[in-house]
Amino acid sequence: MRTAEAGPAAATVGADEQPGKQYPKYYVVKGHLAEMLARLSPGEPLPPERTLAESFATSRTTIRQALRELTIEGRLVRMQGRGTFAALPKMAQPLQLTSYTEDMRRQGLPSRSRLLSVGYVRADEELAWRLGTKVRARVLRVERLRIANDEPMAIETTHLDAARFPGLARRLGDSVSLYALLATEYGVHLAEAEETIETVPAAPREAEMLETTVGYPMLLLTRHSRDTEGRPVEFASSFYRGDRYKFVAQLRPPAPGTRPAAAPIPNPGHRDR
Amino acid sequence: MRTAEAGPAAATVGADEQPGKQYPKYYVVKGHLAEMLARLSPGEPLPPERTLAESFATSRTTIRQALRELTIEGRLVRMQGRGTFAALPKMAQPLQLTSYTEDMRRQGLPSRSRLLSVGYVRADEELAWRLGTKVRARVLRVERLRIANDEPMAIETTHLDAARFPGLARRLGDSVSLYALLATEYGVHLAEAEETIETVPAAPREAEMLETTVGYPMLLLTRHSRDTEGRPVEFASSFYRGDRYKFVAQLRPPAPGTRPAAAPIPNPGHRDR
DNA sequence: CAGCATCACTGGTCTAGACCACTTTGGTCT
DNA sequence: AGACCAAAGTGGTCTAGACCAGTGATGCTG
Repeated sequence: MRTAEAGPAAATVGADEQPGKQYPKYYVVKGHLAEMLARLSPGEPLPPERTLAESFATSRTTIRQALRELTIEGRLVRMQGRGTFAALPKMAQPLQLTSYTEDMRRQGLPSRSRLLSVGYVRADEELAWRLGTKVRARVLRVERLRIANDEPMAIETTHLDAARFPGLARRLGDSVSLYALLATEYGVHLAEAEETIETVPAAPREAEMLETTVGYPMLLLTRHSRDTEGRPVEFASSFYRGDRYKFVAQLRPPAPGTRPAAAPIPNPGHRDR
Repeated sequence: MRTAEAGPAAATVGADEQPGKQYPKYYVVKGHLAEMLARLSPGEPLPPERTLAESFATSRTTIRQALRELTIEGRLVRMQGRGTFAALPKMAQPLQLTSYTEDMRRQGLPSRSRLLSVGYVRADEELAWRLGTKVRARVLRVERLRIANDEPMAIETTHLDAARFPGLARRLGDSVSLYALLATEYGVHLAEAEETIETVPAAPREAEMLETTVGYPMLLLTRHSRDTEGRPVEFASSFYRGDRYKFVAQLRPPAPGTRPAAAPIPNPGHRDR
C-alpha cells in the first residue's frame, strides 16, 4: 500500500505531502494513520505495530511514535496483548464547585468512587499555608478513585485539617460524598475555590490505576477551596487521563471592582510525587 | 557513580529504590536526574545526554525518555545545539473573560502580540453552528502570536462572523485589542463564554512558533463566547506550551436554578489541524 | 467436562549505533 | 579588525533487533 521509499533519516516527504518545511517522518506516517483511522468506528482495530512498520517501510520505533501521539490525542486506545483500536471522543467534564457525587447523579451516569486510602500526615509548609493550620499539624489525607461508566476516571487526593473535622475518617466509605458530609456533619459549606489545571506525565502508580501508560500526559487539577466564612477547607488534587477527558469552564466578565486577578504567580516549586 | 548492572530489559531496580512493583529503568533514572536537578538554580546546565548515558550505564534512548518527561513537567529547558538547563517554574494564567491585552496590562508585564494572518474562510458545519451563521458564510479568521516577556506564549486563532463586523480586518494590527475593537467600533460586549481545556501534542508549526518540540504536550483552550444579548460572537482556540503554563479558574457554587451543567458531551469529532 | 499448561501474538521497554540540524568556538583569511 | 569557514559538540530523528509482559486461543490432562 506504499512503495519502499527507503532513505536516510532526513525524512524526504512523500509526494502526497507539501514540501517546504521537511516534516519528521513519523509525523507523515501519523497523517496516513489518521486517514485510516478516520474510516473506522470506535472499537474497530488498527493493524498491529509490526505490520504497520512493514507496510510503511519504516522501523517500529517510528510507527510507535505516530501511534503514541494519536493515542495521546484520544483517537486510539491501546491495550497490551490485545491491540490498537479506534477510541471514543474525549469526555467533557464541567469545572464547577460541586461534589463529584452530585455532578454524576445530575448527569445520570453510572458512577461511583472507591476509597483507596485514609490516613493522617503532618502538614509541611505549603500544606499548612493552604489549610490555615500550623506546620506539622495533623492533616487528614483521603485518596479516592473516581469511576464513571465502570472505567477509572480520576485519582483524587484530598487534604483537610484533622482537628477541624474530628471523626471524619470513620464516616468515609466508598461512594460517600465528602462535601455532603462536611455540610451535614460539620455545617461547613464551600463557597469558593481556586482551581488550577496543568498537564503532567503519568507516574507508574497513576498509570496503573487509570489503565494508561507511564509518561502519557495527564490533566492535573488542583483545588483550593474555602467555606462561606472564607476559611480554607480542603486542598485536593485530581489526576485525569488527558486522552479521555477535557474540562469546560463557564466564564463571565470580572465584576468591575474585582481584585487584580492573581499576578503571574511564580509558584511554589515542583511537587514530589 | 553507578555499577554496571548489566542485565536484561527487566530493569531490576537499584538498591536505592523500593522493590515490589518493578519500575521501568528510565523512570528510576528520572528520579536520579530529578535529584541532581533539585540542586541547580534556573538556567544552570545539566550534563549532555551522552555523558549522562555513560554515567548511568544506560543507552541514550533511556536517558532521553527521562529528560523528556522532566522537560514536559517544566523542570528542564532543552535547546538543540545548546544544551539542557534547569527551568523556571510554570506561569499561572488566569481563566477569565477578559481581553489578553487588558490582562497583561493589569499584570504589568511586558507583553504584546504579533498578527500572524488575517483572512476569510467559509464556515463548515461546526463553525456555522458556533457562530450562528449559515454554512459556507464568510468567516473572518485572525491568527495571532501572544508574546509575554519576549517569549512566545500562545498561538491564538479567532473566528468571527464577517458580515457582522465589516471592516474589522483593516482595523487589526500587532498588539491591537480585538475585544476593545468589538466594543468601540461595533458596540459588542462579551458577556459569557464557555472555555474548554485539553491537552494535545504539538504539531510542527506550533512547535516551531512556540519554540518547543514536536509532540510535546500543549494546553489547548477553546473559547466560545456570547455578547450581552446572548448571540455568539467569537470562536477561538489557543495553544499554550504545557511545560510553561498552567491555568487558574475561580469557582463558585452554581446558582440553585442553574441548568444541569452540560452533560458529558460526546463532542464533535476530532479537529483536523 | 473442567481446569490447566502452552504458544502465538499483542503492545512496552531497552540497546547500540547511525545520521541530521543547530549552535558555538576558534582559527584563518582578507 | 572584521568576515568567513570549519570543526566540535549539542539535542532530534531513525534504524534493526532483542527481550519483557499481558491476552487469548489451543489443546492436553485429570
